[in-house]
Amino acid sequence: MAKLQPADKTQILKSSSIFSSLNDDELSELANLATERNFTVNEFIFWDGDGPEWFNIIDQGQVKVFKHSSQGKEFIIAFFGTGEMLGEVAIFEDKPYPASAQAVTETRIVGIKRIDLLSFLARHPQVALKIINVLGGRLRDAHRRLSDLAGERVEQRLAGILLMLSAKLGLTLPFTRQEIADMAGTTIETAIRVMSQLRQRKIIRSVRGKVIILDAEKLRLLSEGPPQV
Amino acid sequence: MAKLQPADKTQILKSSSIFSSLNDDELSELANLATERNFTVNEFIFWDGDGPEWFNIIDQGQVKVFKHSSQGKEFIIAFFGTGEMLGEVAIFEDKPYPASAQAVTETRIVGIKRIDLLSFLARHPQVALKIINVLGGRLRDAHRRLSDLAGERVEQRLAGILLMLSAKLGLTLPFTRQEIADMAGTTIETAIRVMSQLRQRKIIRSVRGKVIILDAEKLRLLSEGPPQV
DNA sequence: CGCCTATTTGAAAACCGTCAAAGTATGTGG
DNA sequence: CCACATACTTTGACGGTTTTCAAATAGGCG
Repeated sequence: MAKLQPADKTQILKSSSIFSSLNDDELSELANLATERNFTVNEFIFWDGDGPEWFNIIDQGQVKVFKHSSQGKEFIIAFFGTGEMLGEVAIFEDKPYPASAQAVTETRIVGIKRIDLLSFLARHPQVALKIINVLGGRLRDAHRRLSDLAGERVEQRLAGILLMLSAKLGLTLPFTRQEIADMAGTTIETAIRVMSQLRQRKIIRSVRGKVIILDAEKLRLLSEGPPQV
Repeated sequence: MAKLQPADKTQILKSSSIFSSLNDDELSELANLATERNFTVNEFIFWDGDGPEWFNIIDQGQVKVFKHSSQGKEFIIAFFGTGEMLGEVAIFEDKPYPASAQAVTETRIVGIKRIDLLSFLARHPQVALKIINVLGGRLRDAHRRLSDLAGERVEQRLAGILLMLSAKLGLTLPFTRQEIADMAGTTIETAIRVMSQLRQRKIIRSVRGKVIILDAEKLRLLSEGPPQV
């Protein structure tokens, strides 16, 4: 992957909705603070417990953010892609990263040092408001997933996860069964059993490493109401 | 509960850490935008699905924020008390409240209209940064709880909940078994069974409507490691 | 083709939820 | 002050969902 010229960092930042309110001068000021970093497949971007250092915007690639329970079970908090911010919780609290982040594909990231970002935000409240907006959305998601995990069965949780992913990525979801299980908070075997039924009911289609949604409406019914009888 | 004078609203706002960076002039500007509202026990402050209207700071009292799963099971997202903000997710995203909020005790709240707050934040980036900070903390909590719900057993989840509450409120926790169960994502019966064992092991003490932590260290061991054998 | 990883199925057991019933504190009205 | 209503707590038994352990099948890549 070729190195980017400084001018390109401006473009990368501009393409993120967080910085869309900035003019060209402000963008290049920020770009001067930014560092490009590249990661290969499966490389870690940060580890749970690391000290906070970089605020990141993903330029290209996909990143998996996850946590391990005390039992060692992996829980996937989110996948992030182009234009999304990464590692923000640690930065704004000045505490260690609460989760790990790993590149799923070749990934190019633009990083800004904690101090530089904070000082920039203090001078650009529109950007701060945009970040508040994104954080609010992530908090909303997290609360919905909490309620789901606590109150729904695996079938309904899986349906909800597939819908959420579909809203972001379309009808073809590039995830293994293991990854989907780790997002739904279940095991791969249970996830497979449930999804096999969905396949038999023509609700999804199954390809190695992928899930293709055939009938989003039925998925929605499943995720919202109990099958009842 | 007596009505407050306008001057008092300044004091209320000042006591919240979110507005601690403001000087007296700025505080009274904000106080002029603020409306005092009072709620009696069990009164709803907002409902899941309501349109976003108020950004709230709690002056006195305690508020329960919760969501119902499709099965009707209640999940308690958080309890908030004096000085904490409430309803912020809906405000910053301009979407319906994603949960309901109910006064647990007599509660006095200072509310600021969405538009007024946003315009104030655009002129006071320090406050915006503070809010980012609080949102970051809440997101961190939510992610930890997600990972716990997905990967830990009820005993460990309960231990974790009790520790989290204890960090905020001290060793005496004013919650019923039902409320604790609703925070841990389990049923009251299971919560009671687990807590009965904790009581027999002298880790907690039991009073009607309260839980008293006797041995936080053992709780920590429980929450972090599996009992193993 | 052979290896590695992903997917699938089966059987048994653990954990937890559900249903039922009884016991115990708190407050209220007579 | 007692009797009653109400809400919270507790215990038992049962069953269902989900995890765990084990093993087999299948797809992709060198």
